[in-house]
Amino acid sequence: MDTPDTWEELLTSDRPLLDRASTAERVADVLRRRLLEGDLPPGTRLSEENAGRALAVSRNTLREAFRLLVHERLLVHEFHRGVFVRVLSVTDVVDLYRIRRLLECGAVRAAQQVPRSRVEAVERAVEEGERSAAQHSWREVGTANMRFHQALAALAGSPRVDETMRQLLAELRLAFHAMPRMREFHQPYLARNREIAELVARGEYAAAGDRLDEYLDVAEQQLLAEH
Amino acid sequence: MDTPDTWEELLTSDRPLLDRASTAERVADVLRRRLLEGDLPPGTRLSEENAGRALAVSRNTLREAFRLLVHERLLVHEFHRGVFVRVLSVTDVVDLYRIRRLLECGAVRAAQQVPRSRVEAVERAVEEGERSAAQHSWREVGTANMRFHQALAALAGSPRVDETMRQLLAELRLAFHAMPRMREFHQPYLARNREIAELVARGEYAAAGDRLDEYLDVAEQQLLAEH
DNA sequence: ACGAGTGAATTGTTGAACAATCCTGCCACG
DNA sequence: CGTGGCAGGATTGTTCAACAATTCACTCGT
Repeated sequence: MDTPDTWEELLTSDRPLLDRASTAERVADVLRRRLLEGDLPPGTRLSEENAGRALAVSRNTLREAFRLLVHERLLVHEFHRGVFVRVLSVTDVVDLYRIRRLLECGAVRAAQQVPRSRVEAVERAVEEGERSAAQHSWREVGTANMRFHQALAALAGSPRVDETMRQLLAELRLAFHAMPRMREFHQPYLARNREIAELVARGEYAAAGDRLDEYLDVAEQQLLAEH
Repeated sequence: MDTPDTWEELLTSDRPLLDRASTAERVADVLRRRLLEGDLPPGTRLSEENAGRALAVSRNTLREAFRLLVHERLLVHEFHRGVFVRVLSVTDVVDLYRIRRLLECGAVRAAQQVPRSRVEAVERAVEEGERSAAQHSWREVGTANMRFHQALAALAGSPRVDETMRQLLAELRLAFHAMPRMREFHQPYLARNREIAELVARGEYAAAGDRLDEYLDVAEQQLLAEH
C-alpha cells in the first residue's frame, strides 16, 4: 500500500496539495506552525481583532481558522470569552500517553508483512535523531523523536491512525515547550529508539511492543515530574 | 475515576452542558442528527443557501457548522463546490475497522482493575440489544450494538478514546444506512456480544480480546460484501 | 460527436453593523 | 477589610449585503 498499484492512486494522494487554497486553512496553517514552534505559549489569548489585523484577514475567516484549530485541540474556545492556546493539564498528558500506548504498541504488535518502506522509515527516524544529537541540535532531536513514533504507528498502515497520531503528537508538543531543558529529556531515549527499531526490523514485534511499553511508561513519568 | 473524588470534578464534567449556546454548534447538532438517522443520504449536496434558509441562520454561521461536521468526517468539503454528505469508500471501511481493532481490542486486553461501573455498562448494552431484538425493533438493536462497542472501548478509561470511538461509530453509521436488511446484519452478533461481555465480567481479558478480533473480522467481511 | 465559449449559479471573502456577554474599576455598605 | 452591586468599555456572537472567484450547464460552431 506504500507503492500504489495504479498511477491514479498516486495522483489521488496528491490531491490535498492542489486545493490548498482556502484562506481559512492557510491561516490555520500559519497559526498551527506558531503554536507548534512554541511562539504562542499556552494560555495566550488570541483576540479576533488583533489576530485578524495582524494576518490581514476578516474576522469571519479568522473564526473559521480558529474552529479548525479548536477541533485539533491546539486552541480552546470559551464562549463569549475568546480562544486561548491550550494548556494541558496533568490528566490530559496521562490520557495522551494512554492512547499512545494503544495506538503505537498496538500497531507494532499487530504488525505482520509490513512493506519494507515502512520499516525503513522507522530506521531513518532513528538515524536522524542520532545525527542531530551528534550535532547537539536538541530541537531536531525532538522532532526526529516524534517522527520515530509517527513511523511506529504507521506500521498499522492506516491513514487514520497516522492522522490521529499526528494530532496527538502536536498536542504533546504543547506540553514539551513547558520543559526547560530539552537535552536531558530527549537524549536518553535515543538508545531505546535504536533498540526498538532493530527489533522491528528483525520482525520481533512482540518484544518491540514490550520495549515500547516500557519506553512510554518512563517518558510519561518524566514528563509528569515536570508538573 | 468514574466516581469523582471531589465535587469540583463532578461540576467540571457538567461544564459542557452549560455553554451549549453557540448557534453554529446547535446547527451542527441538528445536522449531525439528520446525518446519523440517515435522512440525508451520502452524496447529498448541502447548499449553503438552501440549508441556511431552511434553518434560518446566516450563511456565515452555517459555514461554521459545516466546518465542524467536516472535521468529524461526516461531511466532505470540496473547494468552490460545496459540502456533501460523505460517502465511504471500501478502503474507508477497511481503515475504520483497522482502527477499531486497535482501540477496542487494545482497551479490552490492556484492561485491569476496571471500575465495576464500566463492566456494568458493557452488560447493560448487551441486555438492551437482546431486549430490542425480542421486540423486533432492529434499529434499536443497531444502536445498542454500537453502545456495546463504545462500552468496550471505554474500558480503557480514556476520554479521548471515548471520543475517537464515538466519532468512528458515527462514520460507520453512514455505511450502515446503505445496508438494506438491518436484521440479518445485526442479529447474529447478539450471541457474540454476550459471550464477550461475560468474558470481560470474569476478567478474562485476553480471551475477550481474541473473540472481539474474530467478531470484527466477520463484521468487516460482511459489511464489505455489500459493496 | 466534440471542443470552445458564454452566462447563471454557487461558493469564498470581506466589511460593517448590532446584540449579547464578559471584564474592570468604582462606589456604597456592612 | 471584605462584599455586593453597577455602570462603562471591550470583545465576542450573529447577521446582512456586497463583490470576487470559480464551477456548472448549456449553446453553438465545426
